[in-house]
Amino acid sequence: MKYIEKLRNSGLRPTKQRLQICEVLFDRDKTFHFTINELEQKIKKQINNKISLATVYNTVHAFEKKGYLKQIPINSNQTYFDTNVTDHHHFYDLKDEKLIDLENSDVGPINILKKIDGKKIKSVEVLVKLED
Amino acid sequence: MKYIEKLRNSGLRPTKQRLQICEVLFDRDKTFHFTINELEQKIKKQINNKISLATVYNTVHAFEKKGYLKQIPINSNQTYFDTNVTDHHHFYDLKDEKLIDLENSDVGPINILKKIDGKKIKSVEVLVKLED
DNA sequence: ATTCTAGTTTATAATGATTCTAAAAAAGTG
DNA sequence: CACTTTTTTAGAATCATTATAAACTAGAAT
Ligand SMILES: [Mn+2]
Ligand SMILES: [Mn+2]
Ligand SMILES: [Zn+2]
Ligand SMILES: [Zn+2]
Repeated sequence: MKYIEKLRNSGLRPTKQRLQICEVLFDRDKTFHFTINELEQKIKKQINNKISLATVYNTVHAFEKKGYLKQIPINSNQTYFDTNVTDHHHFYDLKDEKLIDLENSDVGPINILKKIDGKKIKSVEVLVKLED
Repeated sequence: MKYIEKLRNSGLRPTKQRLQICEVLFDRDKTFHFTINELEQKIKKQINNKISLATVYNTVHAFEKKGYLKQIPINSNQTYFDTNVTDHHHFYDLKDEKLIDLENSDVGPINILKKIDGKKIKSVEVLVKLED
């Protein structure tokens, strides 16, 4: 299995549950955005094995901490995650409540002119809200 | 009272509670960012009158709908609001969990090159995360 | 293989921000 | 005042997320 090494290298034991979640998250052509509930549904459909909700939460947070997922800053009643961990931005369709990737080339360079003493920039993210 | 007209013009009855919340929110030199709980505390300190939490929620949402407040897209367990309703951006200090305004002039023009059929851009917001 | 230990999974409970409910109070109108 | 509509309120309900603590498992040691 190709994810065993990845997990071991991160100090995470390659358990059956984690490997199955890896498959659901990373064995695909395109990256995607998801909430925990959407992921739970996807797991149910794709895997012949029940994974408890607590484990889904634990795993997503562990993967986020290791940099395999990122959280998208958005106001929603549920937290959105992204399997695309490159620097990029988002459209947020207010009606459909769906996220769409905006690559850096779709936005152009963003230069932050203001500086805050003793702090450094960790990330710069653009959220473009869409309406009809 | 200077907020009576403002409320009437929005189709909101100028109740004692709403006027008091207006004072707390808008009778100041600088705009600010807040969560509902922070606002509740501020109200307690500033006003000699209890306002129920439900009313604080109702009022904040009513003001948001009327464009007197805006919600800041950020991942936190509590929703952040802003009394600065002009187009602007934010630093988010991850350690202090505090927001700092970034004026448009601090960021420069942002040109979104990608278009989505049938959708138009409602807002473009930049979130710059800060670490030590 | 057997034992040991730290790490993991799990069902379930707890938490807490937000929303809902429905009755009482207040605002606006004539 | 009498009447209607809106608003406030305490408390309950909701629901995403986190905590708990017991059972299980992976990896390592014996
Ligand atoms: Mn989280
Ligand atoms: Mn809201
Ligand atoms: Zn994305
Ligand atoms: Zn602001």
